[in-house]
Order: sequence, then structure tokens, then C-alpha cells
Amino acid sequence: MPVTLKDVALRAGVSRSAVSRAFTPGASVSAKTRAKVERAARELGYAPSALASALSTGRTKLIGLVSNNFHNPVFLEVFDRFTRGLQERGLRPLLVNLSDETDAAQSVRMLRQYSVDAVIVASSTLPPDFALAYREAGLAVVHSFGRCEQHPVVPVVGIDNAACGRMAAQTLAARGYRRVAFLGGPESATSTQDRLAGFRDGWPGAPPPARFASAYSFAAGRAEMQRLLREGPPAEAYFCGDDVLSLGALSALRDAGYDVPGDVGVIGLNDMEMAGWAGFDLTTIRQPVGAIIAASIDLALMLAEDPAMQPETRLFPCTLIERATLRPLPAAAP
Amino acid sequence: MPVTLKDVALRAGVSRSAVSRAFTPGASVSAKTRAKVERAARELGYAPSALASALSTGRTKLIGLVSNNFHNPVFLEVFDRFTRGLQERGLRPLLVNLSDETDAAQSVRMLRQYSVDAVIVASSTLPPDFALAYREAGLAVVHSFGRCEQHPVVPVVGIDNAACGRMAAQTLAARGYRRVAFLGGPESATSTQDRLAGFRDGWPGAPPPARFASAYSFAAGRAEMQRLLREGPPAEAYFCGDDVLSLGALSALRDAGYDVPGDVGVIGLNDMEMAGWAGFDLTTIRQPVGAIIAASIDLALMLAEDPAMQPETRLFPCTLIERATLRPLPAAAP
DNA sequence: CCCGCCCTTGCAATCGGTTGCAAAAACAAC
DNA sequence: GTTGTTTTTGCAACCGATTGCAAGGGCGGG
Repeated sequence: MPVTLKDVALRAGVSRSAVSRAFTPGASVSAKTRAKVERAARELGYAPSALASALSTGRTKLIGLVSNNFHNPVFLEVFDRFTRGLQERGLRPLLVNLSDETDAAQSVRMLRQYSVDAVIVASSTLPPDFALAYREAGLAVVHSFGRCEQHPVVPVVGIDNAACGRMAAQTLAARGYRRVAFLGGPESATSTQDRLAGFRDGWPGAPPPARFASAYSFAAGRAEMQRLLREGPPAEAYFCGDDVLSLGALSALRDAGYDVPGDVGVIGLNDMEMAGWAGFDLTTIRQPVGAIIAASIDLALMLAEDPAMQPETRLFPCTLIERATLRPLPAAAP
Repeated sequence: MPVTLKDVALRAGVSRSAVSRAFTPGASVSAKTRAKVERAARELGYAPSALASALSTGRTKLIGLVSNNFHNPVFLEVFDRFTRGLQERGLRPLLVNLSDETDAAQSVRMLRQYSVDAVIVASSTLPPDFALAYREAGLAVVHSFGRCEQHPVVPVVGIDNAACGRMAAQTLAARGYRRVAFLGGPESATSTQDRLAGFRDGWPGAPPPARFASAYSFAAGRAEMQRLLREGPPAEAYFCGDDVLSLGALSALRDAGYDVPGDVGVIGLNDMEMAGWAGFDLTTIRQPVGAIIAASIDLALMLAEDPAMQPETRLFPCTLIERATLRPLPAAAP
């Protein structure tokens, strides 16, 4: 039933090699042969088997896209961009959902079985060691949204989380907030740790207190804020480690009768689409998701090309997006 | 560098066939040989190449997951469940993003190139013809969230959209609403058409008016509701063709000073996670996403097994989820 | 101890392409 | 027309597995 190279060769009256070459850009084929082959292929509806070709060339054009974050809406945007970016380059994403198990071994085995050209780990909650496991298994791997270290063990693309923390601190300080606090994602996530460290570092006064939600999700943000409110009055303003967390916190605050930004200020991080929805109007720090993903794909391909490549870190600057959950800047003194 | 079957055979001191058989459940191997092979494989860190095996067996365990809906948050849940469901069965999702182009030909070619075992089209906006294109190309295809017809051209799994429309109509009528309207997604989407038809069918009075947002998205729902409000006062209640649309409409209504459910009622469809978030509390009709996805996978596998299978439709019942965007039922008359 | 049967095993062909190599063809220059 | 050079082309081996077939080995029964 399926049409193979042999069928095309037979019909075009040429050898199998000729057909193969006609489909290989840059191979040595005369215009005449190519025309014959293309015609035969069209008539037969031939599509070369990527599997068979991968077997000899060693390249599958398959990219493993690994994530554990299927509850943060920002990841829908992330998947959208990854899949489109890969498709534009003629690559195919093989999606791996790590939600059930954080054990790398299983996914390593399966990605090796399919001999993916490269793996992209898209997660801000997985430790650097995780991506390392892929590397040690001989896979070309890039960690997107990971922790950016001086001497990374695998290439990392993302933002300078500490710098974002400082930006949040300065933003709050400039608006005259005094008693501020941090509400982060899981304490074990490197992104949480770095954002907090930067926040404390950039804050002019005593280190602000910190609380941690159990996950990067609405429910977790809401629950943690509720717990916090039960223990006492809220701070004047919160830096939340993530937008969806901010929204959860926001809902808890408003339910408890606090006006935002009248009584309490909130600043998030990500600028996911939803943050701009009317009704939320979340002031936040934008993470340039598109640029991060484009760079991740580029790095992954470079690494696939040259496995000995020195791991490098690519950082992208974040920008403040002012909306309506912080009080405005005081008018400049005359 | 990569370990192959030959290496294992050499090390275990057996033939390549023996190794292959040791990894094939049900093949004829003695316990002794199997032990030798397993030991050698373990020591070498051998993982059989799925590609090579696919070449001879004709099965790749790759499933094409095709969607064009990367802006409706409910699809993050959908992807989560699909990937997990497939992984549990030892299958791998090859994700295809159709956002750029609605032309099936391109994606058909690429899915054939990778000889996926089956394709699942997950979309409520693509026409039945779309999945048909896959089928005609000889691919085993199932349409998830598609239109459920009496004699489907490809297997379809989803809900009875017309029944949902009727349920919405009855729900609104029971609460004493009189002037109601429909706010749907793209008019061309079959889901929109069927929901509207059912809504009108189930409505006791004159057919309610209908409006259509340009997409299943927050922005589109909000824009359409704003346009509607500019033209005159709102209806007493709206049946929105989708939750995210409802949220957009809700935000437009509240911005315009209307209280929900005080002034206007809203009922959605899907019951995505976000619908339950505090602050939204959307009354909606729940679509059993988990069951639909499980059935889709089952059907896809059956079809892959037996390509001649008669296409069938699997419908799942929806249930009303009462939250806070409709006025309560009137107390029963004594 | 011999025979027959069944379970194991290895050989070799196959899946659908790719590619190095050498022969053949095309072309240019003389 | 001959010679030399550059393309084009086909042959055949190979990528890493699977599998039908026939030979080999183990085992029970006589």
C-alpha cells in the first residue's frame, strides 16, 4: 500500500539512488532525471520515510520537548511557540509530560529509543541536575526557563531571575511601599530561590519575609495567601513569583475584603496573556517568552550539530509592564 | 557511540536474533539466553532503536496529535491528559500545531513521513472534512471534540452539542429568564452551529438571537460583548459557546456596569479549570474531557489495529455545574 | 542407547532509505 | 576524432532492527 522509493524508481525508470538524490538537496542529479523522478513521485503520491532515512543519516528531525508544567496557563503559550518554531525549521516536537514522575531515567530511555536530535527541557521548576541526566545519556539538551549559572552544565536559556527580583524590589520601593513580602512558587524551584534572593538583594530595608506556594498554580497561590491572611494583616505589597500565583493571591485578597491596589499592591512575573485580561490588569514583569524559545531552538540545533559545544547561558532582559495592581509612582518632587 | 543490538549480541555471545527475541515479549527464548542478553544489555546501557524496529514491524508507536487551538486554556488540560494517556499506553505524541495553516496536505505529508500509527485531531473548530483528508491519505484518524454525526466519515468522540444547547436553554428557562441570547465562537465552527441549534430547539419561546465571536478566546468574547452592548441593552442571560468566551463576555459586562448575575446571567460550556477560580465562579456545562480523551485514544488504537473498522461516534453526557453567574432556581411552588 | 518431538537458535532476507566508489556519459578543448 | 575533465549514474554495502525457515540441541519414552 505505501509507496516506496523503489516504486518511484521503477516508474521513473531510474535507479533507487537517483530517486534518493533527487530528494536530497545539494546532491548530484541532472535536471532531466530530477524532473522524471519528481513527476513519478507526484503521480504515485510518494512521501519519503523519515524513519528509514533517519536510520542511515542518524538525524530524525525529532526534538524531545519535555515539561512538567501543564497547569500554568503560560505554558500553553510556550507550547504554541515551541511547536511553531520547530515546525518552521522542519522539525517535529515529541512531547513528553513529566507530571507523573520526576525520574529522568524513563524519559531518557524513551528519547534515546526514538533517537531525537535534541531535547529541550522547558521548566522553571526542575533542578539543573535534571537536564544533566539527559546530557550524561549522550543527548543534546537545552534547559529553557532554567537557572542561569556562571558555568552551566548544560546550555540554559532564560531570564536573570535575581535581576527580576531586584527590579520588583526597586519598583515597589519607588512607589513608596515599606512593608513588602515575597510570595513564591515551590521553595525547591531554583526560579523561586533566585527571584527571592534578588528581591531581598534589591530591597533597601531589612530582608522582606517570604512565603512559598506549593506549586505554580492559581489554587496554590490563593491557598497560600489565605493562610497568610489568617495569620495576620497582609503586607503593603507582594512580589509574586509568577503571574498565575499572583492571580490566585489577588482573588484571596479581594475575597477577604482588601482592595488592590488600594489596600495591597501586587506585582507578578511572566506577563502571560491572562495577566492583561480586563478584570485582572496585573502589573507584572514581562519575560520575553518568544525570544527565549527561539534561542532555545537555536542552541538545541547547534548542540545537535556539535555535541562538544561548550554549554553557554543565554539571558534575556525583562521589562516592567505597568497595569493596575500597584499604586502609581508619586509625582516627582518639584 | 550508540549501543546497538549487534554489540549486545557480541557481548552476550549469542546471535542478533536472540537479542531481538529477548526483547520481544512472547518470542521463543530460553531463560538462560534471556538472562545472558539482559545482563549484557544492562551492562552496555542498551536501548533498542524504535526507528529501526518500526521499519520492520510497521508500527512506530507514534501518535500524531493535531490541534489548532493554542489560545483556549482548556487545551492545556487537553494536552496534559492526552500526553499522559498516551504515555501510559507506551505511545508517544507527535504534536502538530495547525495555527498557521488550515491546509491539511502539509501535515498529512509529514505525518505519513513519520508513519505515525494513528492521528488524533483535537479541535472543535475544524470541519469534519479536515479529518477526512487524513483518512483519505490512509492514516488512522480520530476526531476528538468534533461534530457527532449519525454516519460519521471518521470516528468522532465528543459531546452532543445540540443536547448541550438544549440543556442551556432549559436551565435558563427554569430560572425564569425570558429574553436570552446566544454568544458563540466562530460561526463556521460546527460546535458553534450545533450548540446554537440545540439552544434554539430547547428554548420554549421564539428563537433567541445569536452573535458570534471571531474565535474561542477571551479577547474575542469580550470584544463581541462590547460590540453588542454598544448596540443596545444586553439580554437577560447569555448562553456562551465556551468558557473562555464567557469570561471575556463577563468582563465586558462588568466593565459596563452590569452586575452578574444580578442584571445579566451567563452560562458557559466546558468547565475548564479556570471557570471554577474564585472571582469567576462561572456556571457552566461540563464537558467530560477526561473520558473523551480516553475514548479517543482507545478508538485510535482500535483503528490502527483494524483500518477497515467502521467509523463510529462516541458521545459523552454533559452535566450542569452550578456556580454563581446565573440567578438561583425559584423556590418550588408549594 | 536410540528415536522422535519440540523448543532454541542462527542464518539470511527484509524493512526504506543513504552513500562511497567506480563506471559511464557528457562536455570541452585540441 | 581523440584526449582529458567533470557530471551523472548505478551498484552494493550499510543503518538497526525483525522474522521465516531450517538446523541444532535437549529431553522423554521405549
